[in-house]
Amino acid sequence: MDDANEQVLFADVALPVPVPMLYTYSIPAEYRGNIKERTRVIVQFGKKRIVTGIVEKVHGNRPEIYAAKPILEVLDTEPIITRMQMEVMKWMSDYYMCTFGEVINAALPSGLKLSSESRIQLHPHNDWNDSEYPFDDRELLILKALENKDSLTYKEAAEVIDQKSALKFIKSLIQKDVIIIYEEVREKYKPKIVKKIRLAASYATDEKTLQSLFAELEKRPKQSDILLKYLQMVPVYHKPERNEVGIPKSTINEAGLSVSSLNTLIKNKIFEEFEEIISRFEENTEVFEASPLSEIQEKAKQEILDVFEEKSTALLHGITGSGKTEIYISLIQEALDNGLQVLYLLPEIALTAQIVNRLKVVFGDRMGVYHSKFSDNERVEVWMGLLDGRFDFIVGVRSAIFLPFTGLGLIVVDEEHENSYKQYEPAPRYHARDVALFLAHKHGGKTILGSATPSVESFYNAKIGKYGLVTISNRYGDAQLPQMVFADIRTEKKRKTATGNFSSVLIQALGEILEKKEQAIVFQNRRGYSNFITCDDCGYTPECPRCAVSLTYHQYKNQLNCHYCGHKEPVPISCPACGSQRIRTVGFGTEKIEEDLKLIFPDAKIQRMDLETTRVKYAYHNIIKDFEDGKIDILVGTQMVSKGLDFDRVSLVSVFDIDRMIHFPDFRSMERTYQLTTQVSGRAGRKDIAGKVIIQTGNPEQPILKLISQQNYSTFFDLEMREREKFNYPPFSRMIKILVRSKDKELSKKAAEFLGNILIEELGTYRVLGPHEPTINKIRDKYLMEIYLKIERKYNINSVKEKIKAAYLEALRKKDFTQVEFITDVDPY
DNA sequence: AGCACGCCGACT
DNA sequence: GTCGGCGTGCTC
Repeated sequence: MDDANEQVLFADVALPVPVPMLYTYSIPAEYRGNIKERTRVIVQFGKKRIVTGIVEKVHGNRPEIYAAKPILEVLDTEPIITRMQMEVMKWMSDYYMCTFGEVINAALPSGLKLSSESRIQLHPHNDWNDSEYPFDDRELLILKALENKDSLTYKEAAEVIDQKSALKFIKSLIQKDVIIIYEEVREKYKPKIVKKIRLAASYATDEKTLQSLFAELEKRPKQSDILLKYLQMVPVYHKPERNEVGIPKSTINEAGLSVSSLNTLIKNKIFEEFEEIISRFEENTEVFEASPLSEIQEKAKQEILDVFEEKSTALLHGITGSGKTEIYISLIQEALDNGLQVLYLLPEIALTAQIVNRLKVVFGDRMGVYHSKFSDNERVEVWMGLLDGRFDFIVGVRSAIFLPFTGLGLIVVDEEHENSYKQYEPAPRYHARDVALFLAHKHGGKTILGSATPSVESFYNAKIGKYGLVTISNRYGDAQLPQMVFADIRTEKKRKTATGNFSSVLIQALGEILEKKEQAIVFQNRRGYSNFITCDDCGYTPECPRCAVSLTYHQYKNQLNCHYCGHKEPVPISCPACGSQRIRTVGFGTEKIEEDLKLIFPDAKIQRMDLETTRVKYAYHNIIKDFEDGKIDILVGTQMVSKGLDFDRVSLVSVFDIDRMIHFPDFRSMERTYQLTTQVSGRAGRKDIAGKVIIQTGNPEQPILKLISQQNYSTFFDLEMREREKFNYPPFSRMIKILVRSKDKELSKKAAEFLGNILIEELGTYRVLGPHEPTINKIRDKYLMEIYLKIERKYNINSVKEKIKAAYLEALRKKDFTQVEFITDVDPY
């Protein structure tokens, strides 16, 4: 049966599903020779699902134990994924212990994916009326529906024939070649088209005809106005070639000229109308030169280049406001000039208009922006733009590491210590900084990690010489460091000098700011701040029905929310437990701080900035703008206010409650506290204004506070390293977190115990922490248990991963544990 | 992850 | 007698 022609018949396809292997599909004759590796295909997976997969390998080995299903559609003629990307994604699935499909799922913007929402349409070339095949009633119903409606989703097709699933008929119709799977992808990726006008070629080339044209239009003033306007915008006399480009048709309307007159001109073939595909990103033809570097910046840049002579990674440790961005710009420029691609990674929250605009001004249209808040079209456009060479510089968040780079010369990881680089849910649970290092290595490129407060891991790597360390210690423009004050809130409360949770020190300082017409930022860490409500009589506090947390009180909606699963419920009027009306709010969130401040300073303009107030598109931008414009006196906010924003008139910053941060039960809590307070403090005092930082604490004697007030990273680092070494925490070890999850609390415990015992036996007690029940032990109705593994550096981490996998298999072999999920988080944050 | 197959309780 | 609950096992 197999003849020589059938040598290439099969494709191994990676599917965006969490199954650990590739699946082999047959290549239908019509596609033979047309299916390339790393292109997308549509296949049936299981009985019902139609998914987009990536062809990983084309070969001629017919599978022996099963019949391969055919590939249904081919979406690309050329690979949309590079060979390098495949390798990086494979590395990711190994390193982060997830399936290749999960990596693909995270990598492809959904505009490049296709799911059961897929649509079908009539075959554009084969008319079903001429088909040689017979159709049954239901097939006919679908075909007729398609004649009326252009395209149908699978669901709609099922409704048409009044069945649960139409797949059987769709499949048959596809086989009969009368319908095709509608390429939703191409539909989704609609280029933006603009209608333009230009003079008809005969008028544009010749000055004389143009003169006679004016004469001709003399009696039609509206038309000659249009012509005049056009000539004003396009100097056809001097630059006839400019006529080719034309002007957008909309400019005529915008200039208050008659559109119908223009249409007449078009009808009379004096003007012609045409369409042009424009980039979704604003055209920015003006390209500015980067501002020259200061002596200090120039020196730092040279040091980075020196590091790159022998190492591939440089850690740029420059305090806030030391002008790191200019150094990046200069190095990016050089890499681009050498014909290399550049990736600039930013943490999610810092992707403000400020930095993107600054880069856009310098790099213009060659720069693509990749951000989760952007629409799918825009993300697909960046992906494709990178493949076809339209972009060679990408600014983006975490997921930008998945883009199809072909020759990366430089990666900048700005604010390298930021934990938003780590993806926690869902898999792949990757750290973009670490993937960036691997990515750069693969491309033979260089990486700059930049931060004012480097992560302990990165600084350690610099200390042991793995990275080169470059330090800038002067603040750009010689701005002064702020003065730091610790306000003892506990003593103030005892002596009754505090107003609620505001120390007299803070209130007085805020009063002075308002008087001097300066600005202040009040920072309250989001973590664990939650406002909740409680009954004064019985102490009842509403909890989430699905998670083991109290519900957060949101005044503006008069609602109780769960931060873990999104559950919402109205605020009860009386206590659900005892019926009492005496319900009050507890806790200090940004909302409460804002409200209290408004009572204390009724005339001040106070604005809150947190997840709630910035959820709407551009809200973030608007608040920042208002603050810059002086329309806000006091900005109350979460972490958001601490990142990369430079305001000239801010002279006071307050950390409202540092103790919560310090006592967060996590080995990184000191590091985080140090980083956050340093970042926040950096907002205080620029140029000529000397800043002040007020930190409210219940215990001003805590050692970490001394370190913070010294603002000396090395001292902090040395001390923190001693702590880490004592308990064998990273960077002395690698950590792997195992989360055990199931609907049954006891089952979770038993499974975790079982797994823990295997791991203890395999790795030794001192490498296994737990199993523990986490503080929040239930999320979305599933009970959690966790096990941490601490593996010293010299131990073979791959063997550990194998042992973990083996332990999972052993656990899953037990009947009781089949309903239990095991989640692995490598290098948890 | 889905989705179907399969085996046990409350209903026309 | 059936509809439907969700346990479990497979998907080329």
